[in-house]
Amino acid sequence: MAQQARPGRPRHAPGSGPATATPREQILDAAAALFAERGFAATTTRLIAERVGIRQASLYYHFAGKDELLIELLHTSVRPSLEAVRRIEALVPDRATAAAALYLLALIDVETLSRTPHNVGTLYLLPEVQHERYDSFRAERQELQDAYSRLGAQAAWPAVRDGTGPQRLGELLIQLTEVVIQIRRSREPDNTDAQTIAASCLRLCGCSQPEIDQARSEAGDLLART
Amino acid sequence: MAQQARPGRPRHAPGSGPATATPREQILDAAAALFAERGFAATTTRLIAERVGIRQASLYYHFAGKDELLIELLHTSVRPSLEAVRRIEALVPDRATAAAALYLLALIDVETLSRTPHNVGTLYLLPEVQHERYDSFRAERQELQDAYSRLGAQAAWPAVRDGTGPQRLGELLIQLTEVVIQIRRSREPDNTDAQTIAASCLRLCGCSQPEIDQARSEAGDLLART
DNA sequence: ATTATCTATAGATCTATAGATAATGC
DNA sequence: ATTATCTATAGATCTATAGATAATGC
Repeated sequence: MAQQARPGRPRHAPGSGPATATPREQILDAAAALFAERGFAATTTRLIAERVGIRQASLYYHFAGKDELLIELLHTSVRPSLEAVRRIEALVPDRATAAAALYLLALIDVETLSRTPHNVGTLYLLPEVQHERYDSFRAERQELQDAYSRLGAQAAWPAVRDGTGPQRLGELLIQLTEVVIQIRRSREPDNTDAQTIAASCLRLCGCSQPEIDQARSEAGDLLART
Repeated sequence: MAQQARPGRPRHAPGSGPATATPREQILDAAAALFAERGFAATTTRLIAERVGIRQASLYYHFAGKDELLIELLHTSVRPSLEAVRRIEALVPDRATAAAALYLLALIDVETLSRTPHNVGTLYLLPEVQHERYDSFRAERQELQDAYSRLGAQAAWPAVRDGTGPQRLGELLIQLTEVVIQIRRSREPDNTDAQTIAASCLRLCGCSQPEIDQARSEAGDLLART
């Protein structure tokens, strides 16, 4: 109910709850919501501060500027999927289980994107992110796309793999999983969405329904082993 | 070489060419490039004017404000695909040719997006477009997505259609074609991209390779009939 | 003493309007 | 007279810095 007894001058508008999160986290959360809703340039530091309940200038005690907020948010939005892909690829060297691995990657990726606060996955769509200032984020995302390429190329029927090409296949697969970002703009993804999207990834690779069913069940085993 | 003899005070920085486009078109083109590159809020009216070669205030002779520029650009970015879908659906009432119709729609949509100046398709990804001010554009895009739903549901194997559901299928298909927007951010789409993406749409519906090959050839016939 | 906030503000924008001006066209 | 531009500017921001202040913690 009352505020934590923490050092520092009190805020002019103290929050009602016990303020569990650190100020940094509160600021990042407010910025995420606003960036996703109105974009980067249209979100003023004043707006972020208001939502947190502090004065505009107080942001600069925690962050050097708006850019730093976006950079940090972008990284938190890919990092979980990137860690998942590393775990999965470590487990799956053989072609036999590539379909299951791709299914699992898509599943985890979609579920991660479904659960991010404020649909933070939208942030990589911001035009500002094309700027070289955000190169390191784009490199991480490229790493994820490359994993889709590799797993896709292994899981795909040869005719599909050769017709589509590994790079394009990776582009298509990551694009497919990111449909959940668009879905969240109009409705809450339910628990069938992730399954459907993961299955669609395999279908795109040319897998038949029985192969997809098998991959889904193998993906469960794989998940247990990570 | 010299400017057209047109009424009005001369520009302070007259273009070099014969200025074939109208001032409105020149402004829209500059705005499209800047909105796609830096986003809406980060693009100032001064920047647009500079690119055109006029003073910032002169924009307001042609447009009431920035909003109006974006609205007009958004409409020109869906309208061609929407017109294509109306022509295609008028031709294709029967289930037999649904796969070919879907292939053709995807093909036309991808090629349209490939050729828009300055990758204007990116504009619908701008966060600002979620605002109700742009409702009428979003309604047009929804119309296009509904067409993907209908054709997808007709073209898909029953197991896929029932497992995925027509709405989600539409979301997935339109998302898949829009991969070309992302591709254009890193490379120039070549003429195999459209074919590959259209084929991927059918694969997503569960079509086999022979069915896809047939749909491609039928799509050529359909196109001739529009 | 340290920490986290606050107030105040400089300097740099940005949008949109008002009114002047330099062409063409009748 | 009409058209398409220009110059000038009001009014409203917005970011980031400087320096003060009100807590806790030793």
